[in-house]
Amino acid sequence: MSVATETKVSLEGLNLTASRRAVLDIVKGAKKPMKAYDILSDLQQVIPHAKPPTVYRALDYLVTNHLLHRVNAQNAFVYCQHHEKCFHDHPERFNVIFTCITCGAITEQAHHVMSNVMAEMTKAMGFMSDSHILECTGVCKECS
Amino acid sequence: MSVATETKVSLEGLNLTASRRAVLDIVKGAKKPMKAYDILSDLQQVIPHAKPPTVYRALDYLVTNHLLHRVNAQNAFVYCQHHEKCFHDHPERFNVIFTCITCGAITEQAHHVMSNVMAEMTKAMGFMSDSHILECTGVCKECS
DNA sequence: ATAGTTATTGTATATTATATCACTATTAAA
DNA sequence: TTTAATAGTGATATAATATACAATAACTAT
Ligand SMILES: [Zn+2]
Ligand SMILES: [Zn+2]
Ligand SMILES: [Zn+2]
Ligand SMILES: [Zn+2]
Repeated sequence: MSVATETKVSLEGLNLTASRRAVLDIVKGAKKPMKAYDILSDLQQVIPHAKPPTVYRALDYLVTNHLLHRVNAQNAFVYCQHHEKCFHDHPERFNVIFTCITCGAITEQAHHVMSNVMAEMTKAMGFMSDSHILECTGVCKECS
Repeated sequence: MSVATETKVSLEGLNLTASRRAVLDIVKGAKKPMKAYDILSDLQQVIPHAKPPTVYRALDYLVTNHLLHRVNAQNAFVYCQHHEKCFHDHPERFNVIFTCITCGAITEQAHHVMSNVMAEMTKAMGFMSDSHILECTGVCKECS
């Protein structure tokens, strides 16, 4: 069940302008989290007049629409590794993004129990969550 | 064994210099997450020649020694609401920081089940966690 | 067509964080 | 005592990240 091959569902109902599409392709094509100004450099190969706001506006749109995740711990952006599952099958699911502080590798894990635990906590607090991404830094298997 | 468990957290053994102590007091005394340059403004009331590196150095030290948490989603810092409990009673415990996007209120919750779930996940992945703080944004009870 | 609205773009600037180097204090050998 | 290593500080400059605000374009409803 490769996510990468199933692009049709992800793109339904989205207004992917040229800038947004280009930024999405850049981040999706990268194998590491991409920083805004790295994206800008790549984007300027395609859209020479692109400026920082061009990138940030596209990123805002793509994150809001769940095609990308922002990795706060790194000020970076990654393509959602399971966009359909996260938001179609289990809207309340929590994802956890693991970042290796040694090699920078990113792994996105969706976890049912975690989702339930977070649902319990937020319910008990009366807190309406709008962010389903939790971040964990450490050292990955390969680097330890 | 995670990195955090190897870290002794107590006020003993800390080298709280004037700058570090002042920054700690500023963040501890604030009722909201404090940003670096807000801290700088306050710090300059006490140490007029303080500059950005003064603040960032103190923050690095205080975060490393678990007296403060960095809230990545806001580029801000909060006093650890229970640093002894976090690292003495339950070294593997995961804390969750909830941030209200409306009023900015911060709540730090430690949760045993969450801790176990994360321990399972990281064990399965062979991932050595060094950050036990997960962030969740949304709207708090009062604001909803 | 035209006024009102929303969406997008352009320019400039604001905010956040680090690099560097010189200096001081403290401690640990030599 | 001298020397060397470690840790912290002060000051300047600049890098890296992000947004404010004004202008224009596109779209909608009379
Ligand atoms: Zn995802
Ligand atoms: Zn790694
Ligand atoms: Zn804490
Ligand atoms: Zn609130």
